[in-house]
Formats: sequence, C-alpha cells, structure tokens
Amino acid sequence: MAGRKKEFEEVEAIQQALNLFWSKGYEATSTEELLGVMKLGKSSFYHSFGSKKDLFIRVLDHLYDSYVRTLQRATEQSANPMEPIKESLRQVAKSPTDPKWGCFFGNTLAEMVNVDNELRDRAARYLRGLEEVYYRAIGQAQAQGRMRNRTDARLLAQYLTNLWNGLNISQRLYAEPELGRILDVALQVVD
Amino acid sequence: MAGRKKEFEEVEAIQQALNLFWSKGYEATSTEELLGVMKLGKSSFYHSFGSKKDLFIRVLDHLYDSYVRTLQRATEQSANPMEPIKESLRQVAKSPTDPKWGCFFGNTLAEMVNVDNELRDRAARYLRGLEEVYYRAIGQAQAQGRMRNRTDARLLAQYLTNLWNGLNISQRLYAEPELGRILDVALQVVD
DNA sequence: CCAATATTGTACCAATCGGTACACAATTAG
DNA sequence: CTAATTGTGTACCGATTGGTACAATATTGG
Repeated sequence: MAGRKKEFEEVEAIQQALNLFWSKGYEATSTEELLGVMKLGKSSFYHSFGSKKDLFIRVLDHLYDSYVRTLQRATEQSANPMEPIKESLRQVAKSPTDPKWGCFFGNTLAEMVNVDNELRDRAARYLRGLEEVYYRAIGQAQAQGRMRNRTDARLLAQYLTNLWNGLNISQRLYAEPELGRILDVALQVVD
Repeated sequence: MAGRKKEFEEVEAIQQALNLFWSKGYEATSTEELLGVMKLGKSSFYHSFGSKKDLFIRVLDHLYDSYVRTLQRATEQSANPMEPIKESLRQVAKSPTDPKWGCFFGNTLAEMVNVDNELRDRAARYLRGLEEVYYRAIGQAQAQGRMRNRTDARLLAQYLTNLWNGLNISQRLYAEPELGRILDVALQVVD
C-alpha cells in the first residue's frame, strides 16, 4: 500500500464529530465547524469521509459499536443482567453537570423523521438494537427468577426502550433529584 | 385604523407554518417553503411575522394555546379528570396512518438544546405547562379516591410527562398494537 | 378628496451552505 | 530512482440561506 500517511487519527476525528453532531444535531452542524473539531482540512475531510451525510452514518455506527455493544457485553457478563441496564438509565438521569444532549439515536430519529429516510431508519434500527439488549436481559432475569413481573419479555423490553426515550428528552427538562425519582417510579414495573 | 387589508388569514398561516415546522423541525424548514404553505409573499411574511424565529415563537404559543389549554379545560370539565389525559396519550399511541411527528415541544427541546436558548426555554416551559395539567388532574383524582396510587402528585405528574416524552419518540419506532400495549403497561402506575 | 397608514411585489443582498478541481507533498512497492 | 498511490492545501463553485429596500397598492379617518 503506497501513499502518504494520514495526519489525523480517524477514530478520534469521528469521536469529535460525534460530540458536535450530538450537541447540535445534523442540520445545525456545518462542515466548517466539523473541520474545526476534527482538526483536518476540507480536502482531507471529503477524501476520507465522502460527505457530511456519510460521516454522520459512520458516527452513528461508531456510537452503536461503542455504546450498545458495550452494554450488551456488560449484561452478558453480569450475574444479574438487569443491573447494567438500570445503571445505564441512572447514568442518564444523573448527568451531573455535563451536557444534556439526550440519546443520539433518539435525537436523530426525531430530527430526520421527515427529512432523511436513510438516517432515520438507521437511528431506528440502532434503537431497536438497544431494545434487543433489554429483551435478552429481561428474558434471562425472568428465567433466573430475578424478576417478579412475568409480562412478556418483548413488551417489557419495549417499555424500557420507551422509558429510555422519555428520559433522554426529560433530561433537558428535569434535573436531579427529580429525574432519579421519576426513574425509580418507572423502574418499579420491571422489579 | 387605516391601511390595506391582509390578503391572508393570520391564524391559518400560523397553522400551516406549524405543520411544516412540526414535520421538518426548525433548521430544515426554509423560509421559501414557509411562504409556500402559508400562501403569502416574502414581503408580507417579514412584515407580519418579523423573522423565521419570531414566527416559530408564535407557532409554539399557538400550539400551547390550542392543545395544552384545551386539554386543561377537558380535565376540568370531566367527571374523571384523568380520562382526557389517558385519552390524549392513547391518541399519540394510535396515530392511525397519519404523520408521526411526535410532540412539537419535545422536538423543539431536543433540536434547540445547544442551538437556541430562547426557543429551548420556551419549549421546556410549555412542557412544564403540560406537567401542570397532569398535576392538577392527579391531585383531583387522588382526592376523589379515583386513584389507587398515593404517590406524591407532583412526582406522578412528572412520570406522566416523561411517559409523554417517551411515547412521542417511540411513536416513530413502534406502531399499533405494540405502542398501545407499552402505554397500558406504563399507565398501570397511575391506576 | 386626501393624507396617513398598512400591506404587497419585485428586485436585490451578503453570508453561508455543502462540495469540487487541481496542483503539490509524502509514502511505498518494484 | 521511479512510478503508482494516497493524503493535503488552496482556491474556487453554484445554490441556497435568512433578510432588506423601495416603490406600488389598498384602505380608512378626517
């Protein structure tokens, strides 16, 4: 493989792009701003990532791999598979002082629903991936007798996904300790 | 009052603007598109509404008056004040074939959180207005012995607001009959 | 009728949007 | 060393963005 070497770290650039997209959404983020945080020139940008939309897709993929897959592994390795899930929800509720940007997939789903079908569908797919993590964990917890509620695991997983979606909007509305209490009320369902 | 008469209905124009903003969000909606659906010229637009942002504010206000205030009145006039609220939630879950644009306030809160503080704050204020409707209804229902759950009415109102926020994202993810079942599970809390 | 006031149509604006062309620089395989 | 290949910097692009200037057109009160 001949050719000059990249002067920037691709994964790091993607992470910076994620931060900016997460903070401002797709439309409100300009390519110029992206160049700034990603620390590369316009030429390298289009050479490496193709277009703003292509980059956004890579950002979505990156977050799915780094967040959902990680949560998945945590549930598989934990004795009580629901614990990492509850912890991730508490983490959203906490958001001590740091940014309240909600769920990137939910944000994208909301912004793109009548703007770009491809991005909308991908965000929806990844949220369903999160549901799948919930589903397996609930199934296990029920099988292990760790959960009182015997309702269909799929329905409970969707209930939790809905809770996740709600929290990530409410996060911009309520702070601790209110948000934590709301979460506690909502989590009684899956006790 | 001298002066030429407006050739368009202001409230109708605002409703059309609402539809477009609701469908595509703030940033993705161009002024040119607005002129199209509002059926007025650029000159009339800026003369009557000032700017895109000013119009957006009027649209937010309009929706609050026409939706939240209406729900408020319905709860006051209903024998069981929780019934209109549950009905409004079921309505979101239903969305037969019609557009799935979620909650306009929630959308705005999500889109504007790091983009425009004024619009963000107004959307948040109106969602808290919705919480207030819930709060009063829950208080009444508890006082009338219509609700088993004796948890603090404020907390339950915030739980319902969170449910509302969740449904309006999940609406783009799930359809009937799933969404209705999720809602049923979530509503058991306020039985 | 007429002046004051309100609304509209047309033409125009700078700024920004996402994206491209192309020459130049660096790297490696042969 | 050279050719092929990959990455970068600079200049530029048409299209679209939200918004303005200004004259023309109605409308009403006096």
